[in-house]
Amino acid sequence: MLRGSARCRQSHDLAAALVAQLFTPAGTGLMHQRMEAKKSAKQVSISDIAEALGLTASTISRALNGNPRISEATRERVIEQARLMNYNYNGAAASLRTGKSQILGVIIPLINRAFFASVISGIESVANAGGYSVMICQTSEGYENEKAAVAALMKARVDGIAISVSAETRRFDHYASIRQAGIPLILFDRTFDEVQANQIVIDDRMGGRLATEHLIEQGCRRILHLGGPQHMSIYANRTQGFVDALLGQQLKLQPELQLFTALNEQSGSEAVEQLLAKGIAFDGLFAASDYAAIGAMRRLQAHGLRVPEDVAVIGFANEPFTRFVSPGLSSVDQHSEEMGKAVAKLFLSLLGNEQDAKAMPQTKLVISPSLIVRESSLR
Amino acid sequence: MLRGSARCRQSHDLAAALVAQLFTPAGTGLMHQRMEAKKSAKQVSISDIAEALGLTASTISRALNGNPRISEATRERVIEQARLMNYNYNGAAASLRTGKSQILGVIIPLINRAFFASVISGIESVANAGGYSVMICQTSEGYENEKAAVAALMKARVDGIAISVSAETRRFDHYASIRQAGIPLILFDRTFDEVQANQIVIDDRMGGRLATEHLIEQGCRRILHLGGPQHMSIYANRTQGFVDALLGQQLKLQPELQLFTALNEQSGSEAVEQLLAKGIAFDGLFAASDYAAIGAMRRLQAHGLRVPEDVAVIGFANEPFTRFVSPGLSSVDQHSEEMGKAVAKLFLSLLGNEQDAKAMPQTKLVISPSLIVRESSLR
DNA sequence: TACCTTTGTGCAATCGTTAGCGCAAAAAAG
DNA sequence: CTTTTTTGCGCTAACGATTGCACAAAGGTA
Repeated sequence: MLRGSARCRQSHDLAAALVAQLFTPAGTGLMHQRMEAKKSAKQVSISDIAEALGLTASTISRALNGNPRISEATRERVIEQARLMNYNYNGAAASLRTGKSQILGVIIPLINRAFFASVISGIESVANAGGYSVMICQTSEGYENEKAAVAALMKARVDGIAISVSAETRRFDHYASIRQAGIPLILFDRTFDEVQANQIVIDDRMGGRLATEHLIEQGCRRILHLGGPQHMSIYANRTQGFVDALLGQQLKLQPELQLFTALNEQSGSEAVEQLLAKGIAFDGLFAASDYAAIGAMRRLQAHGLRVPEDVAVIGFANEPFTRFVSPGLSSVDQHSEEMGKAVAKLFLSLLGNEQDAKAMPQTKLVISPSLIVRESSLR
Repeated sequence: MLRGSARCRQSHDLAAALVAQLFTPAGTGLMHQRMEAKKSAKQVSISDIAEALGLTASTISRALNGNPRISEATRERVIEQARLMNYNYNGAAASLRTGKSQILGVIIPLINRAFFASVISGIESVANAGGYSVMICQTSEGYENEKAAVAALMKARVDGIAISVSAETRRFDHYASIRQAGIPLILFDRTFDEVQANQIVIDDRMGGRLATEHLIEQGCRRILHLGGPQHMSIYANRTQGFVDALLGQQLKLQPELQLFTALNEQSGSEAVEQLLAKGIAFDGLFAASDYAAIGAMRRLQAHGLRVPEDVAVIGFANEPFTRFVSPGLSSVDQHSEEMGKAVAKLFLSLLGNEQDAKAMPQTKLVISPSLIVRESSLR
């Protein structure tokens, strides 16, 4: 924590990666004027504006909030004075008074994953347009972190909370305080039906089916499925879609061709290695994650197998890298940005008609995924 | 939006549409209980706890905050009662009273870019550990959005603001309110020396030099440089590093081998096309962005040129996809997660000793990048 | 016994904004 | 020229937590 040294020479943390320099102020303009306040820079309040204008705080408040009972002349004077005095609205005070913070809380496993980053991007854009700010917490897939995140958001008095459940989370009593406070709760992507909350998900089952049917159309008859932890509905559903497709095409389900792993690059690679070692053949591969798919594909190629000629491969999530690899990796797009927008829109509508919100039944919004065919599965 | 095929129904309708993962954890009971409050679920306050215990609010406050003047016996009673009543700390009230919100504000161009997502991840992890929450605003590279973002964070009364400047931003008076409020301001990655603020950047010039020197070592003598908008210091510095390396190795600077573009995939591709059409030859390529590099590399390959044999290619940023493409794309890693952690640590130290903060000189922390050599440049 | 410390808690003001109610002055209606 | 309505603004009491100051009770010292 940059302890002690004003020169920031703390080599024990970032080691040689950090070089400390002294910043030499240069340039011109507003940013360089000396601050006049000698003590703590106190922010101006509406009372300060009121005093300057010979009015009262309530008038200032109403003027700034567009209350029609304030004359246009007064409103303009107020707005001008506020600008002059560099007034900043104090959200904390308003939040205390009104009980609304104009903040949405979002809890995600990892911000550092393309899918979640896109969802947040979508949430943020719509929320901002609606006058809301967004507070982010990441759980790193940990249950305790998720509990802490809920607490942090409750403390900030957010007006709504969206959660994509951490992989580690199996019980949900930490959501109780959210409901108890009467705050809208939306689960997205990683949801659980046992939690009484609005849900926004993609149709993972459909995605699994589309991907598998596509492989079958390409002539695959022995398709390997790399699935994820089955306690998570997204992975269970993708697997179910795989099963649907096989059965729908009168193909037999081969137990040895279904593997459930952590779905990262390494596990995809290892799964392929394992099967090849056992002499189990397959001519298609559907992985419930692009990372597992790329790991598998690279290992297949390392064994001299051609993709897609010998094995057609398709992943899931349409990660950015899928279009850059060669052969281009087919995948299933989750419309992540759209999902984020849908989350924020649902919030706005829930917050818009609060009276109905209680009466309104829990909503489940299902977004259809899209099949993205690239070279890895096209033959 | 939601691509037409999205459907919205209530959960019971969808029971058939989705696989019901029947999961019966211990905690489900709580979530399903009916809310007792008929009107608005009012949150319990410390006064409520005080009343229940026959104490006063000040005692509750002190007990919960670990004030040593409260007896252990009382403190335990208070904590237990708070748990019983499902008390939630009201950050807004405390913020109003103390002037501190325990929130850090972060403004970035695009959350949806691996680099920024990683930085945020780093900020978030360190900030959380220090008891701070993080509020995110993205500007989408827009100046007006950046102004709005600053206003939103000021309104939320964040305790500090970190900004990576939008590409569109050329003037900085919207930062004045931050300084005026006495809030720590940190610029990271995309900084401008005209702004009087702490800075955390990587040594882009060194990165450019390392990349170029590596190409020279590999035998390249005519190196094409795809640079970015030169008004942004990060791109100007990478270009400067390129120049440094050439001059350092007694190579001549060829004006026709320096192109400045938007640095996306398409512009990389077009740049290569343009040069090949003009018959300008080159045996190495340093792009200031991985996206431009991959676009260029694919176009080279489309023309039958081999990478790295005919043209050695290196990018910048070490985007996740660089290790998945083939040939693996060499790049320059920016230690994005570390940068985020450094930002948060600097905040914590600035907020820790507030009295010094004013006296403390602005600091500039420079993180050294690392050269990541993969197949695209190794021959 | 009288006085001085601790120790543990209460009192009351305060932060900035909001909103119900009140009340003049101006405008409209009679 | 009254009476009613409208318009425009002020007064005041919250919202929930914090904190300097006061103070009683318990214990210690002279």
